Amino acid sequence: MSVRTRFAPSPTGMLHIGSARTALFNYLFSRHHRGTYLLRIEDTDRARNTEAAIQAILDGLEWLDLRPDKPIVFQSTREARHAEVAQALLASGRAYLCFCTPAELAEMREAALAEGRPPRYDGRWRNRDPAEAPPGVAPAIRLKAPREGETIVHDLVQGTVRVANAELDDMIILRGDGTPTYQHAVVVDDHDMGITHVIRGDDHLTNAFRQMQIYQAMEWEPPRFAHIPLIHGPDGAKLSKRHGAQSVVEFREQGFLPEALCNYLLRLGWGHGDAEVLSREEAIRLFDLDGVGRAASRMDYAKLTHLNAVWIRQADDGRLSTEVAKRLGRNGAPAPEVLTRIRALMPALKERARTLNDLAASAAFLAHAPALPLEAKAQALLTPAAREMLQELAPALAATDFTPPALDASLREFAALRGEKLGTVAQPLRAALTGSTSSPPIDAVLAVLGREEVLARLRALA
RNA sequence: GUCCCGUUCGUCUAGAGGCCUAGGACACCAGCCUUUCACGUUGGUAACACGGGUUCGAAUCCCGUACGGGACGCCA
Repeated sequence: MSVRTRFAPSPTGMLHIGSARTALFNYLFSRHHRGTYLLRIEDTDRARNTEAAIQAILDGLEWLDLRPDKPIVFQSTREARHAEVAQALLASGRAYLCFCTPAELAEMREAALAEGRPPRYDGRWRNRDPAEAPPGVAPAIRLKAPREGETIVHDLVQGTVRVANAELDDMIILRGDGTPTYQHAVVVDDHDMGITHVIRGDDHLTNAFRQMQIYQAMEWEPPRFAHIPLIHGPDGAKLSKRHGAQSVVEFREQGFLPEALCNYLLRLGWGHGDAEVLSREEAIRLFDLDGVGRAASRMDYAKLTHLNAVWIRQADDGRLSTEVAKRLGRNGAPAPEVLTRIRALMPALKERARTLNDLAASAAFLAHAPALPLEAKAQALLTPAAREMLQELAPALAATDFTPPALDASLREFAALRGEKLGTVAQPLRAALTGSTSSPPIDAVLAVLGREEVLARLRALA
């Protein structure tokens, strides 16, 4: 049977970084085995689901290039089927009606906790005649779970995990209002969709036991499970706002490339020898569940940033220029000649950037009119003497061919004539032209700016 | 509280009983390169949680302890 995986987020917020990794693993696993990767939106909790959240998930997956192979399945559209299966279980005696009220259940839970017992349903309606039902209570359907023995999950990541059935209670599969609970809907959908491998966060590990019981009650063959460890913040605690970005759109806004994020997420909790920088193709070729670790891993923004720099250096110059223009163009699109300059200097610019935002900042000087803002360090470099020197340099530059080699030669000659080191000339010049003390090589900057612009900027300084 | 899972440099990991004097990557430190900043490059600091077994031999297998995480809803 060919592999079929699914990513099944509930649309209650943004696409979280942990969810993104789950999607990635599902995608990679299915691709590696030449299978199919599906998306199911678990939107059965109407009160919490929003259209915006669904869109956010879709946008995030789109950006990460993790689009499903087939149309999206919305769980909410399958409620009739969920109810049908629950009724079948009821009819076959594998489930029963429970007339407990929410208040009654809450009481049961509190009492158990107070006595130090685990909070579980006591099975009071398991063998009770529905004829004894109190009036006005819409019954829920509970699975008649086995009381003895144990339930075993052969997890592809966690290994064989077993739990005594006495630890599990009779879970509700269909609510009093006829809607399915999560555990039930997941099982029915995964079965109907022909899912062969359920890859998800290990916060679902204990759910696997409950779900296994439903598979057994329906006599369905369960899928293989793979519970991957969670991602924690740098301090080992659950990832939260104070740790920084957690939704994929935030990473996008901070100037990360999707391939860098995917690369980082892949290496978080998975390893293959010394492989660090992996393209999508390589990831598909190498990825398998046996390389997934069992321990939670911590988010390391520094390493993500490093990987982003690596991917920026490898990225297409045209694409990067477009991203930079987008960022520089917040107050109107950059002029055509500015775009040309950005594109021309991109090979040198991308060598120095760690994020697209860095890249845009480092290209900003290309867009400014002659009088550009000076950083403090640049300001300090432009002493009266330096300014004077630049005015003397101007005629020399004016007479130079504006190609990097010629400019380089010209600068060296100018410096030599004055008995100065090249840096003594280049640094003030850089400050004057870029407003900064760091930039691509000065000859490249000069060539890209062009004679006219260079002279204009030097004049503006006089 | 109960059940389940985990623990190799600060972080991500390699490691399937001898290849381990524990490897790589990020970060950090020092040097080189250099017109700046980066890139690159050379070197360095840094880990098998602890305690018992098993074995000729254990980071690797077993048990316990500690610490961390997860799950215990008519949420998903």
